[in-house]
Amino acid sequence: MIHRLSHLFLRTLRDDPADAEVPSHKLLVRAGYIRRAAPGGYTWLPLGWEIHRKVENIVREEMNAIGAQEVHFPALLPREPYEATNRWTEYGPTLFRLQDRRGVDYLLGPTHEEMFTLLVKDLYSSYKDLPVSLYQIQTKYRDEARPRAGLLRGREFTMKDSYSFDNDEAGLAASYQAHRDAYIRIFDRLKIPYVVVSAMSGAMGGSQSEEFLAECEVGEDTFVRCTSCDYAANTEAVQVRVTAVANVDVPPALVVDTPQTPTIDSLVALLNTTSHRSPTGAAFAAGDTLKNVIVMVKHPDGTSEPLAVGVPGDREVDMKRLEAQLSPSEVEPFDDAAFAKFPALVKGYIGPDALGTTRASGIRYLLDTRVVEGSSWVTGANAKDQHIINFVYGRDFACDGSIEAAEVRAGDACPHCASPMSIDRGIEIGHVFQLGRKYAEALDLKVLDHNGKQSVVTMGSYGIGVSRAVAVVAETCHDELGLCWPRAIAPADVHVVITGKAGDDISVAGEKLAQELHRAGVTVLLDDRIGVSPGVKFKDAELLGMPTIVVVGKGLLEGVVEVRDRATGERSNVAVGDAAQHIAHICKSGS
RNA sequence: CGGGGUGUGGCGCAGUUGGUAGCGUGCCUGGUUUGGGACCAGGAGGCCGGGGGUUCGAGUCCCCCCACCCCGACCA
Repeated sequence: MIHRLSHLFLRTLRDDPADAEVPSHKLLVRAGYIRRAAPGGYTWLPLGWEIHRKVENIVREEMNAIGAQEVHFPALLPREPYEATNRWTEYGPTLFRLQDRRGVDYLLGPTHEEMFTLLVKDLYSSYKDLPVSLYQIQTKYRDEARPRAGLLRGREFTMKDSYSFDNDEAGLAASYQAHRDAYIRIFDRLKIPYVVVSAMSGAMGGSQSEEFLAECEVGEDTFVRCTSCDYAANTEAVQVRVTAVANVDVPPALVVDTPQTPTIDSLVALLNTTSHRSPTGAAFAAGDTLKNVIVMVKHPDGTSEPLAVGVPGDREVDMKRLEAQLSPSEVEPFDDAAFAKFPALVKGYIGPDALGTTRASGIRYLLDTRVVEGSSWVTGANAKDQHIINFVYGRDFACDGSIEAAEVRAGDACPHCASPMSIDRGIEIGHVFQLGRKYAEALDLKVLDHNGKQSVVTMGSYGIGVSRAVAVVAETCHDELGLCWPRAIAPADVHVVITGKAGDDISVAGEKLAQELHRAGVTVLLDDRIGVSPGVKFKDAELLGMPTIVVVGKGLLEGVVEVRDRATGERSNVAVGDAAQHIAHICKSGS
């Protein structure tokens, strides 16, 4: 294949588009790969679509290699299946809903668990038919509140979603592992630097779940990673390592006057001016205080209820972590109007004695897992300007349960080996999880087992953001000059720049070389534009980012062409006669 | 949904106390150029985001919408 720049539907831009912030967005638009068409929707131009197709095909090859079979559903789906799993409600405003001319409800598929489940139910009915894995590469729709960063978070995007169907847990584990291994091969081939992290299963339900995160500053996910073992997890899913309490005799709880101390800092400062000390005899620190935060939990059915969460005073409540565990319910701030309805709550001095379903406020009270049985705290006394010290969890107060709510920080102990962990940002490019029987039960997907009895099928669900992967490659593989596509997905192997005029020796040699490369099975992007200065052609070649750039120009006088590696910048001169073979060799060897 | 910002030829921007719109780039024509976004000359291209108001007169002032970007909230 030879793409000719003289005819290619392409316009590169000299300046970054003003509405783009992240490098991938700026460069993909500047280099003429995509154009914005709608909020969160992009048009793929010829070279961009070529990349998209190549990513799709890598995904396809690896999915086929594990025996998964490709199907294709409509994006326009009926309401009923999503009603059966309650996702019509649970998905909330993110679901694109529409009606036909008769007023019947439809949706644009955000993901297709229900449809795949029903398809298997439609055709299969025996344990002998399983296992089976099916997938599709499909346009997905999500009414994002705020699409951002170009292709990274759109309202319409391409996703490969696959689903495994097994008779039992062992089968599911094997299907899960096969997908996980396939994903590793896919992202390796795409040359994306990634980390596999433990994840929450979120609104999808299910148990075992891991995310593939591309390490990237502009990522929206935060994950922790152990500095010595291989533990890595999304911060939402971190299981905090709980340390036992030192066995200290704690004096009886004592109410102390603490005027003008609505904040943790002011409280600690004031206490340390008194004769009171913590049970260990040390001065009080923020981490000795127990902060009780009230939030409003909004359920998918529209009802809401207050919830109190107790966390160590030196840490904030991480709303994302909290919400991940209350999913699909949502968490909202507890405003003054809500406070007014609970006279038992003294703002700034809320303490455990007022919290709990059987206490004065009647508000459910959960303690962060860092608050362990037997630990002693400074906390609110439910009266203005008063706190309680030496208040021991288990001895002096109780709660309705525990929850992971406090923020996770760099340096926190790894739950596996207790070494310090680091925190980084990443972009979710893949997600594998064991759904279990949630969807099969909701939609009644059963097969006859070898005893002739009905058995509910167990499922796995696996996704890769294809369009997002294109953006992630651009994000992780560019420099100040432009993009650098890995050979596996570059729109062409070689960008041949002809610096001469139409019909001169240089132009003729360039055309000849392009043809030879084409015959050798190398894909070529040929800059055969007439009257365009060499500088412009070089800039465009660097911006567009083919892995190899070949310059046919003044070197021809010495009988050579220049071969450049886009990523490393290495240049070498090659005799014209050997050029095609030499370049073909570079392309085939994958360098 | 809250906070901040921006809307002016394809793209990037300027536009003063209100006087009927300009620069760069890109595009077209002709010519000179050809190894790092060349030069000269001549062109085409604008409902100044939309609506209402004030005014003799609005890109500019006032009000209301809308869109986009960023932060937060949200997020297979």
